[in-house]
Amino acid sequence: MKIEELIKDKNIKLTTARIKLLEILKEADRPLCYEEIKNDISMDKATFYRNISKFEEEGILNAFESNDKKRYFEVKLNPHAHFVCVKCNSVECIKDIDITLPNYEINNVIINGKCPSCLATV
Amino acid sequence: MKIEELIKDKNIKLTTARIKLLEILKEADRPLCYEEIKNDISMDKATFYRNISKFEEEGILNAFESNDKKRYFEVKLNPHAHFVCVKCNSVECIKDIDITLPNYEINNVIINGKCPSCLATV
DNA sequence: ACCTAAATGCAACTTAGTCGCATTTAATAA
DNA sequence: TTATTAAATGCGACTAAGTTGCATTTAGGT
Repeated sequence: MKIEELIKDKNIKLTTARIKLLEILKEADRPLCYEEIKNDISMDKATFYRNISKFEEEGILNAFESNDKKRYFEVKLNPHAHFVCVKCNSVECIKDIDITLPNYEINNVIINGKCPSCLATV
Repeated sequence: MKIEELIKDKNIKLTTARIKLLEILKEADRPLCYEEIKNDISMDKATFYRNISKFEEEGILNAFESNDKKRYFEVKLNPHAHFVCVKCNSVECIKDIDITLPNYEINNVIINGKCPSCLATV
């Protein structure tokens, strides 16, 4: 899947900043927050957030808050749930959960709780 | 269920500020954020957040972020999932969803997507 | 009534995220 | 290839959430 295809048919211009941002998010194996991305991009903070909003509007990515009060972003390629540990704040992708809600459109499922390793070390 | 029982056996002092805060959260039929609570309390912002953190540590309440970048708080009485609409940012309690994850402890489930009324008005 | 650790208020601070505006750039038409 | 223009960007100023240090107050036990 190439970056161009993510953008295709969307009402969006393919700028170098956007390509870079989508590349970083696509390569990552987990959701990333601004803090984790900012050193790898040269675009301004305002541009970053404006692009994130644009991508959300266009349905290219999902965003959600972790327990560390930071917003995490992930390209919508293979939809899956996320587990956020309230103790160590780790974010984990959970593939094998299936939720349906009649009359609702589900974008993303976030499960808060304690991860196995935090449960083990009490 | 009285406020005193929520606090009982926790390592917490029963101050007037805490009673007021727990009363407000207990009476609400949905999670509330600081903005929605601040006018009804006289305690300082710092005290508010310190108490919220304390309650979270003691397992008295759940906190999660909505799509409006604000943190929402709810007393843990009858655990249930929450639906957050990415379009109108409404937060809704969802009772009839049951999720289990072996080896994980689940505190709260947040489902992001579009609610029926936003889906209807396209 | 006294004591002490915990809780509070205040003020200063950090950082995520937003907004207005001037400048630049991608995409389209000539 | 160049000209055009709306969209995108950078910059700076701003808002608001949430945090921290410290002096003062208060809950709860003796």
